[in-house]
Amino acid sequence: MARKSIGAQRNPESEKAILTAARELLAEEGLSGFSIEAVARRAHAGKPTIYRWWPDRTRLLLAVYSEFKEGMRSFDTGTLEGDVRAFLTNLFEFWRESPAGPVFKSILAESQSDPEASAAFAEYHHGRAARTAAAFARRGITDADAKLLTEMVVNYAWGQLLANRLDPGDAEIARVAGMLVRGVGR
Amino acid sequence: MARKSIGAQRNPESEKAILTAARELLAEEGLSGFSIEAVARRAHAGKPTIYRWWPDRTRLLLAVYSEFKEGMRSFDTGTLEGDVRAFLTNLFEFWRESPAGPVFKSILAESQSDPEASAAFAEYHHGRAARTAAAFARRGITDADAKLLTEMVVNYAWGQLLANRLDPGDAEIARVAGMLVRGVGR
Amino acid sequence: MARKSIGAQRNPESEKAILTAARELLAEEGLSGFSIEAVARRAHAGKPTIYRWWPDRTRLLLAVYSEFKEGMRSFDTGTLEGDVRAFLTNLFEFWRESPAGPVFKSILAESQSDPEASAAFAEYHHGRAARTAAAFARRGITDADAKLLTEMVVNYAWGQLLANRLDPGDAEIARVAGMLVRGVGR
Amino acid sequence: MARKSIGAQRNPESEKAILTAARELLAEEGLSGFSIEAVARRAHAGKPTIYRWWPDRTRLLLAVYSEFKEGMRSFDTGTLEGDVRAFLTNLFEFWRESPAGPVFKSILAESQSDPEASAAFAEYHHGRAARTAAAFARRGITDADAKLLTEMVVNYAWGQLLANRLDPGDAEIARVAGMLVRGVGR
DNA sequence: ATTTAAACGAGACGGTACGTCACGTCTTAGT
DNA sequence: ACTAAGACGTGACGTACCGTCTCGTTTAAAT
Repeated sequence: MARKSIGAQRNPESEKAILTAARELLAEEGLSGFSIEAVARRAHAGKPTIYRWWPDRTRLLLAVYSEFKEGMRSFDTGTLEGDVRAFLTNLFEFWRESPAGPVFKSILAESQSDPEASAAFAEYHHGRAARTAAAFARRGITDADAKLLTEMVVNYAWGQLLANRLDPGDAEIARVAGMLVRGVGR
Repeated sequence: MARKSIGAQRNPESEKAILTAARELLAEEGLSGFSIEAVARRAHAGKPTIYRWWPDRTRLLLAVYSEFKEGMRSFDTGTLEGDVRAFLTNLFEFWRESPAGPVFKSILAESQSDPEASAAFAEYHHGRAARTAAAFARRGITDADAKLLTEMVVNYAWGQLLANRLDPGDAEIARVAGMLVRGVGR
Repeated sequence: MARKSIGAQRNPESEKAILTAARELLAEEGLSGFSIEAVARRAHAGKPTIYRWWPDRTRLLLAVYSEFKEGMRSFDTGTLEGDVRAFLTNLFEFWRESPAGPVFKSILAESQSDPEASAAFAEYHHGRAARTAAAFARRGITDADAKLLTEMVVNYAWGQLLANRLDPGDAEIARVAGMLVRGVGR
Repeated sequence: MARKSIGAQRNPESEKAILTAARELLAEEGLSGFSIEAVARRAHAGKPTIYRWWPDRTRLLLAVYSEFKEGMRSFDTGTLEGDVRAFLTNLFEFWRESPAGPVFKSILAESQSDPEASAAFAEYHHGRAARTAAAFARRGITDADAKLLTEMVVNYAWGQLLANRLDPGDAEIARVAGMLVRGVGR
């Protein structure tokens, strides 16, 4: 039995079914199995319903990723170095143990051919980075230093993600955190 | 005028024309403008000629990518921080001013859906990183520090590439280099 | 300007444009100029639209052919010989002066490689022959004789079509009709 | 072991291998399985060897077809009706029990797109018809009647071939022969 | 006896068409 | 207004053959 309209308003069941189908497709078949047609088929949704809410394939990808947003634990270890370590540990664990890793990589790949995806991704990235930088700034470094530190930490994490090295070990993380925090001054 | 067969053997002119067309397309229009059809049109080649030698779009991409292997200048400024700055400056310039940047990004994107592309990319990346680390090690840091430094520098550069920020300015580069070198000790 | 979808239903304009383009191509360039690509180009239609409704080139050919089903005038001259003459005269004129001749020949050619085309053609042929036989039977011959007469008349006509002799002249037609009618008895 | 050149002259083994491969392909797979590539593969011949001796696919088809020229038995039953029956019986048997039927149909199909095939076919057809008419004329009918009779007989046979009804039965053949002979006078 | 000439197999070449897939847009019919 | 459904034009995918071309080999005929 098909889902029907519930009147002049967005049907949350449809949204949920679409996002679920999208997430499962990415997890099961990777980026190449992820197409609007396939999502529509699996979610028993009409293509226009998808396009109405997500302007293109990339935005749907971003939406799937955002669902994981809240999957990450926050951190407050008391020291800057501890925070950096916690951030990295959490992030790698998150990428390893949820479908978030593949999804994130897919977004990155998509961004290379789609300027809008690139912009959307940049915007999302910017927001997250700002929050991370704010967290680091609590430890008494300048905003500029916090931003730079964030950039280095995040770029390091991306590099590991893209190279499929999501389990660097605590020692490696500690070395990286130590190096960056030392570099940022004091 | 038209390229013809030179017998029962691969015609190097065709190969060259196809690789050139592929490289130019990537540089001019990015990954989304890169299709076998478009390459065939620009190279004045038949599609079967391309498929005869490169089994699919990804492999042609990898072939283009291999052509850039030795495109970067070396550096020797006398100090570690100077070397890091030179490395970054050279790399950003190389990415900005040759078709290498777009091609690299395309490979990276493609790697996310194609395991073979991923492996080829990882191998290439590993080799380049080793050479860079060796250059940094000349400045009197341990090999482990040189490797870590390289990783951070390279990941920073990749992050900028992926974010389309290939012209960070000397000041930014100096800040990054300073921070990383300070972090590495001394 | 361009034809668009009219919803989840077949667009009759597209169907018409495709059939028209197909018919014209056959008339202008013959069977060798008739390809799905060429039809799509001329009809300003997408290939998938054609394949959605006609599973292959042969079936599109058959569809064009069916359009001529009712193109022939009937006849009632009062005598059997007159009817045979009228049938042949009409048929040759129809084949000469409409695109039906080339289309019919194309179907026939296609039937030699495609069993489905062959079956469809046989069915069509059978129906037409039955109606022609019924017309002849009005002149007081047995049904068996009417069928045989029809078969001979039609095969003669096909032979002339295949041999590109569509204008045999009234005298030749009279000779053929006379011979066949005499043969059928009385 | 491959066939080699035997010097600056046509290698009859190659010619034979090519014609055999072509005939077998037509018999086994019909016109749609008949391609220069397939013939070359089966005959272990190079494509240029084929194109050297037969300018195109159609001419190779015609060459295969000519091989059957003399495959038919002659007839002399003593009566005109007997001769017509014998002609038809022989012809249907020939078409049924040799690869000639499929080959003839293929030629016919090809003739619809290739004017040269059409001309060659017409010429062959004309010659055979003349000989058949001469045989009929021995029974004391005028040349004009013999030609007309031949035309009707042959067109009937072609009709049966094209409709895949190559085994009409003796009774049907007798009816046809009787009708035509009666029509021709006497 | 050596050279020349042409046929041979092989297979690459630039093309055209095939039939399939997904894109993003559009309209319908129903809730 | 929003839904599922599905048609539309576009254009790339990877494959099959087309007819042409050149390669390197082989061998008979002409020197």
